[in-house]
This record gives sequence, C-alpha cells and structure tokens, in this order.
Amino acid sequence: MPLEDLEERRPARRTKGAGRGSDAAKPTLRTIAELTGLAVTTVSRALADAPQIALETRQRVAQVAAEIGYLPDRAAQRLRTGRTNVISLILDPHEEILGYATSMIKGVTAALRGTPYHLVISPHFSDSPQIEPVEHIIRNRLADGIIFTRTEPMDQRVKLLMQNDFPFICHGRTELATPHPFVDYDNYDFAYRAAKKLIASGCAKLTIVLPPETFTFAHHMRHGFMTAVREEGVGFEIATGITLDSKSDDIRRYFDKRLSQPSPPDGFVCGGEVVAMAIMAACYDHGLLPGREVDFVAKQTSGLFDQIRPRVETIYEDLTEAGLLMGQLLLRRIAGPVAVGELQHLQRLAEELPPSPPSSRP
Amino acid sequence: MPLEDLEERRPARRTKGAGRGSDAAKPTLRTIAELTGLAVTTVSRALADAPQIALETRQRVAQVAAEIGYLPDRAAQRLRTGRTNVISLILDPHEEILGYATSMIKGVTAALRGTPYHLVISPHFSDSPQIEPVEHIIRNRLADGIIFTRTEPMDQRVKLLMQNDFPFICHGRTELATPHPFVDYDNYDFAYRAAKKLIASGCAKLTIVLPPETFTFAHHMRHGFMTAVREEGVGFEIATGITLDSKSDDIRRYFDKRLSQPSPPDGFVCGGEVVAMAIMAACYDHGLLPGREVDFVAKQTSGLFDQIRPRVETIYEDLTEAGLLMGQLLLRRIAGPVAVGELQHLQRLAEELPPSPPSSRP
DNA sequence: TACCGTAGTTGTATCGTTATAAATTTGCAT
DNA sequence: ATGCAAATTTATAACGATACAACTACGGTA
Repeated sequence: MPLEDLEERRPARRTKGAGRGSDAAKPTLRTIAELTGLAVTTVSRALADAPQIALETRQRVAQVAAEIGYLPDRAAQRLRTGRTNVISLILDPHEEILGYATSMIKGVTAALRGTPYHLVISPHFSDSPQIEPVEHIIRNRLADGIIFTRTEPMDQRVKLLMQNDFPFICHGRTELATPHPFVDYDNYDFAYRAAKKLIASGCAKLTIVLPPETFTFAHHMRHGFMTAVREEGVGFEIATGITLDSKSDDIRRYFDKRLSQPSPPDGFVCGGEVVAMAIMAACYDHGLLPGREVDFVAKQTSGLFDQIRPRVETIYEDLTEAGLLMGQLLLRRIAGPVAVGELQHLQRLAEELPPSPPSSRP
Repeated sequence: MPLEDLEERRPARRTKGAGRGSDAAKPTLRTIAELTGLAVTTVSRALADAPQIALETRQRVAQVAAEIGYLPDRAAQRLRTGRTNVISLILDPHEEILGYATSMIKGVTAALRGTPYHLVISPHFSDSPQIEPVEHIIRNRLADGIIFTRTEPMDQRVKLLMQNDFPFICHGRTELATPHPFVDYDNYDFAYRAAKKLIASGCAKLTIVLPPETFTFAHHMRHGFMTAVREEGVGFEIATGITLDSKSDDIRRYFDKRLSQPSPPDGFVCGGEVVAMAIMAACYDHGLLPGREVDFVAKQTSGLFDQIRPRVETIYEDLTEAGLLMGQLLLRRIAGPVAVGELQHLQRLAEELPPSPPSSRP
C-alpha cells in the first residue's frame, strides 16, 4: 500500500491564473496526476488507452478525468504532435449558390460529430488565386485535412495536395491521370435524364445553362445533354454568355431576350434552383406556362423547390449527403493510408426516380 | 563588432523532421534568430512591434522573416498566450433556413479578412441543450469570441457569457435588464410596414406566420403586426401550430386547409422566403393570384426572390451586412473593453423603401 | 544466489512562442 | 575617468501535452 498518501494533495503553486470567470483553475493532466498520485506521463497514456497501462489505473484515471471534467488542451496537443484536429472547408464566400454551402456544412458537421475534429471555414476570395488557401494550409500545417469544391479538370489544388501527400477530398472530379479522392454527383446522368424527360414530354427544342467551363462538371453536364439530344435527334441550343453562376437577373434577361427571338426553346434543363426560377420568370413574363407551352426539369438541392408553382419536375442532388460522405472519407484517410479507390464516391440517381419530393423520403 | 560571427549558421540538429513534402523545414523564430544573430526573444519582440526594439533591428528582422516566409506557429502562440485566434460561430445545422447561414458566414468571413482570426463553425445540435457549446467554448478556451443567433428573451447564453466577461455578440436581442452586445434587424418595423402595405393594397384580413415563440424577434414581429392592424382596425389572424421554422410542406398544408374554410385571409405577411413560397403555393392551388385575390409582403434575404412570379412585394434584410457587423464589433470587443453601447446595432429600413430589388443597389 | 524478461510506471526533453526579470550596452553629465 | 539612467538585448522559465528512454517490481529460470 502506498505510504506517501499524505495530504500533499493541494496544488503546489496556485498564485498564477486565479481564474477570472470561474473559480476553479482549468484542469490539466497535472491536476489528474496530483489527484491520483500518478505521474503526468502515466495519466496521458492512460487517457490515450495505451496498451501498457494497467486496466485498474486506466479506469481510475478515466473516472477522475470525468469527475473534474478534464479536456485536453488542444493547443498543447497540437504543438506537441503536429496534429491540428482541424478540417478545413475551403469556400468562396461569393458563391451565391443558394444553400450549396449550408447543405454541405451540415453534412460535414454531422460527419465530424463525436470526433475531436473542428470544422474551420477557410475563405477563398475570388480576387486571389485559387491555390492560395491550399498552399497556406499545407505550408503552415493549419489543418489535418482539406475539403474543397468546384473541381477543375487539371485542378492545381489536387496536384499540390497529392504531391504533398496531404489528406483531402474534393467535390467533383478532375481529368488527371492519377486517381484521387473525391465525391461527385453524376451530372452526366442528370443532364441526360433531364433532356430525355423533356423530349418525352414533347419538347421540340431543348436548352441548357451550363456551369462555368472551368469546372469539370460543366463538361459532364454538356456531355449528358448532348448525348440525349443526339440520340433523339431533337433541336437544341446551349445558352452562351451566362452560366449557372451568373446573377439570376442576368439569366432572366438573357431568356427574356431569347424568347422574343425566332424559334425559341421550349424545354429547359436547369442545373439549379436559381437558374430554374430565373428562366421560369422569363417564361412567365412571356405568357409561357410550364406544363403547357414550355417544360422544365430542374436540379433540386433544397426542400424549397417543392413549393414552386406551377410544379416542375425535379431531380434531387443531396448535398448534405455529399458533405457527410466527404467528412467520413476524409477522416478515414487521415486515420491512415487507404486505397484511393475507397475514397471515391459517385452519387447516382435511383434507376427510376419516384415523382414524390425528396422531403417525403424515409 | 561581433567577433563570434562565424560560420556557425548551419542548424544545430537537423536529423528530426526531415520534411516529408517540402524540402525546407518550417521556419521558426529560431531560424530567424540564427540568420540575424539575434536572440529568439529579440526576434519575437521585434515582430510584435514591441517598443523597446531598435528600429534598425526591427526592420532587419522583418525583412528576414519576409524572405524566408516565416509565419508564427498558431499552436505555440495559443499555448503560450491563451489566445486562440478563433471566432466561433454557433449554428444549428438543422436550421433549414435557406441561405441564412451562408449569408452570415459570408459577412463574418469578410470581417475577419486580413486579421489573424479564423472562423470555426461550432455546431449546436438541436438534441442537446442550447447552452452546451457556449459552456464548452468558455470552459476550454476554444475561442476568443462567440457569435450566435436566434436570441431568446431570457437567453441563458447571454447570461453565461456576461458572467464570464467573455467576448460575444448575438444576432437578436434579449429582454434582460443588463445591456449586451447585439446586432439585430428591426422586425417590429418589418411587420408593421408589411401589414400597412397590405392594408393599403385593400386587404380585408391579414395573417402572419411567426417565428417560434422562444425567440425574441417573434415578439417584435407580433407586436409590429398587431400595432398595424389595430391602428387600421382591419381583420387579422395569427397562424397557429406552424412557425417560420416549420417545414415548407407543413406550412403549405396549413394554408391549404385554411383557405378552404370560411373567411380566409387575403393578405400575408411572410417573414422569409420559405414561408412565402409555401403560402403562394397554397394560394395557387386554390386559384388565388397575388395582386388580385390575395397580396403578399415577404422578407427577402437573398437575391433569389427577385425572380418570383407573379411578383410580390419584398422588404430586404441584409444578413451579410449583419454578419459583417457582428464580426467587426466582436473584434473591437476582443481588442479591449468597449462601452456596450458601441456594440449594439439595429438594422433599420430606409424611411421609404424603393420598389427596386436589393440587387440593384449601388 | 545471480540473472533475466516483462508489465507497469516514471523522468526528461521537447514542440514554438512569449512574459518576466536580468544583463548588457550606450549616452552623457559629472 | 566615473557614475548612472536610458536604451537595447538576452537568459530563463513557463504554457500543457506527448515521444522516448529509462527505471522499478516481480516472478521465473539457470
């Protein structure tokens, strides 16, 4: 039995941080060490569930830690281990794309729940090079993993991250030879099916607004659209001068003009809510009604669109699910080397889409 | 002149972190100290623009630091100083409120640009008590300042933060006796003006969907609405069983039912885009057209609503501006004690609102 | 009896920075 | 020359955690 179990318990030097708000000083490993009579090192290893610590000791430490509400100091851990416990989500705060960021943040947040990881939003301002925040994070070890979106075919960020063997995952694919982790939505399939649906509804001339050409998924969408219209031999055109990123008012004006010209389109593939509403507004102003003179198929990423009238057909992209997946895959990658194939996920549509809105899913 | 200015420059021990990705080891204060022949302490103080360092020294250090791309290690700074350089934005990831978070993040991000502060999203899951993330952050010094939203009249978070003298700012006001920092939108005025507009349009019976009663701004909205309808002696009712947080489909169904009953409302004050679209859908399904049988005034927080057809009148709330303000005020508070009055801001409408959409502002 | 292996624990150094106090140099009047 | 304050610079000790090597018991073995 330990003999020196005296009343030496009270903290040695306590003059310092006299606790401004709360009265009790913040508990550290030292606190637990003093309470249990163990060495700081032992406490550290016990909490880390290291194998060489006796079960009894481990339990006692765990109990004391829980009692005094011990939580490790992140700064100290980070300084010592080099791990940051941070996941960086790089976002362009100028993306006005409705709910895009929100849904994704929601998903990533859910994936991080219960882990020691924090979500840090790292802004990428459009007036500075895209690669900059990535360089910054790698160079200064500001995060353990990076998530970014709007991937490009020859994406520099992917290259840099791969070179540095830095854990990351991106939303969208590249056309690089080397495989890399990603989560993507099958925009080829989206555009293909959307076009087919419009043709089946009897549209004579389809049109589509594409994302900016710099993004890989613009190619996918174009390809899916083109394949469908060629297979069916139906008329088509691709909107020029505007993209899915354009201001909604610019999109509306574009179609306002186009609908006044000869042989206007009567079937619209809309890659997002914003573009759909803008085109619908233009049609409305020309007296063209969805379901009668014109038809729409729109990609839906939020619940809002269920309330649009007249109803238009939608195809759902679950961005929250994408965020969740990205979080999970990234954590797996951070935990240790994983085959790249395990870190790739393509969100596909169900073979036959039910007409019910996504909010009524089980 | 220093005599020991020999070729001792080369790093003493370099066997350790042999730099996996990049070849050069991460520069630290030590690196600069060795390059300049100064002590680490001096370098630290020189970079901190401390007053007791000779101008020449300060400039030399600054130059070397810039040359080798030195950036201070956040973990070490944090451990030593207790400052985290983190601003926590507490968000409930289940808030489906469209663009709410996005706009605000955008604003806060802009405010933090160029400062050493990071934006960390701290989720508050609705299945755990609201106060929890705040307690957690205070207890473990996880941030230097906190931003949260959806303030309540007797908000526990405000109380706790005030008790601990912890820098914070919230979106919305309390009804607490002690003044505290906040940024709020004048929802009284919004509801008042919205109701007045509807009455001026000839509506005979107004209705409003309020936020959940727990939030202070629900009272403000109710009060503004009630004042207007009482002043004018017009018929009114307040939707029960649904709130601005309800699912859009629930809101639509509520009004679908209500419009089938006797003496339905014909003027709608809509506190957000979601509720507006849901009610418009219900009206549409009953053959009631905005501008003819029914009228709307909706609060607009994103550009999307400009494209709604038929057009409805909107009143703009600038959430990005709110986020920007909150960031700026919080930084000022963190920098040092400020009179609370300096940290309070109420966003008001212009006296007479132009009918043009907000996107066309200068 | 001396020696060894192993489970369990501990001491020491260290991550990069800054607060504090001490040391050094400088300038200038005595 | 000498002293003394002001102007600079430096040494030392933390902040709290963990990697690493070393130490202590203890039972078993030669």
